[in-house]
Amino acid sequence: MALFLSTHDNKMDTKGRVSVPASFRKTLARADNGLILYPSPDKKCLIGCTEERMEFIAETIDQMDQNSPEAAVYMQLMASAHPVNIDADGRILLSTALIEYAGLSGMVTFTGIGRDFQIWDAAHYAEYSAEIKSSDAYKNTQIRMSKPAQKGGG
Amino acid sequence: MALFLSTHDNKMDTKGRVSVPASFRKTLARADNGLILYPSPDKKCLIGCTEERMEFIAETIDQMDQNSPEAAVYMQLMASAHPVNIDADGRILLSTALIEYAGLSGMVTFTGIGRDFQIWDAAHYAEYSAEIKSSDAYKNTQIRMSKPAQKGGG
DNA sequence: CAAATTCCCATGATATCCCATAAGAACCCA
DNA sequence: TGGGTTCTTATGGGATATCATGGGAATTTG
Repeated sequence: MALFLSTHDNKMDTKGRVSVPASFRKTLARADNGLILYPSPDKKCLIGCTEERMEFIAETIDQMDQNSPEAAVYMQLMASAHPVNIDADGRILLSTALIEYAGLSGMVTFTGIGRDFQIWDAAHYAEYSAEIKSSDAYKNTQIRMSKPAQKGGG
Repeated sequence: MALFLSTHDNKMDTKGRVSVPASFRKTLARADNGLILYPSPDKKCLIGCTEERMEFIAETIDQMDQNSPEAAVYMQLMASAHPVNIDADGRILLSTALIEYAGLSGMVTFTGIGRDFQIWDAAHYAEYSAEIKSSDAYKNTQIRMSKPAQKGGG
């Protein structure tokens, strides 16, 4: 499975360690094994992605005007990215900066959203997902094999 | 990791020494171990990069019209570059010229932006990054592995 | 010789590794 | 289908290694 799917609740211990769900570890192993965490720019959670993705951003920056405001935004993203080690027991250590940003305490929710996954405080996530699930947009969701409208260049 | 990522605050001592974050040292080791610092042309900070990258800029100059204003700019960059030594404890010694340019005092922020990193006075950087993080452009950042619109193609 | 810089060592804090345990999931065989 | 066995996971705690930083000795430089 090359995608991050499903939702898992794991406990963060007093040292700030949490187990990465085994299925996510398998997904990472299929890529380059490198895991990056960064604060979501618009939600109170962390985003986990592969190193590959950071390489892509670096290339994007290379092709931009280095002094432009757009470049500054991407640079900020790199600056707030934390490469994290997965230890022999499958755990990561969350820095206090990341813990504070996402308001993590005790139980933590890992939620796979395809190419990336998110890390939430469990209580926070419960609220957030309940809200979305109750929306009309969610209830009307239909999956089609043809691509939606248009996003960028593709 | 071949990229400079994440942000670290380290203390500059009375001798002008600062520890280079361990992860940045590892990135440098992956290249040729050579570290170059130069004043950012447009921001009140220093830029750190690998010697490799300077070589790349030199090649860029080679391919330009040597008498063009653009070439002069790149040449100025080379002229203001300082190769710095990393000692056995992982520290560098900042010259007074560099310290003054970036207004460094006490705590210093190293911030990885991919191929390069920046060195800021910690207080200054806090302001700068807060500004960017509060921008709409940052909050709306979306990373797609497929290239957005045009930007260069490839 | 004076000032600056490099080298060396000590120390506390933090991160990493290693092992133990318990619960759950998958497996096997009757 | 049931019951027992083995693997895998998640989690706790302790030992070890790494890192940032302070201070002093030795060395260079002008």
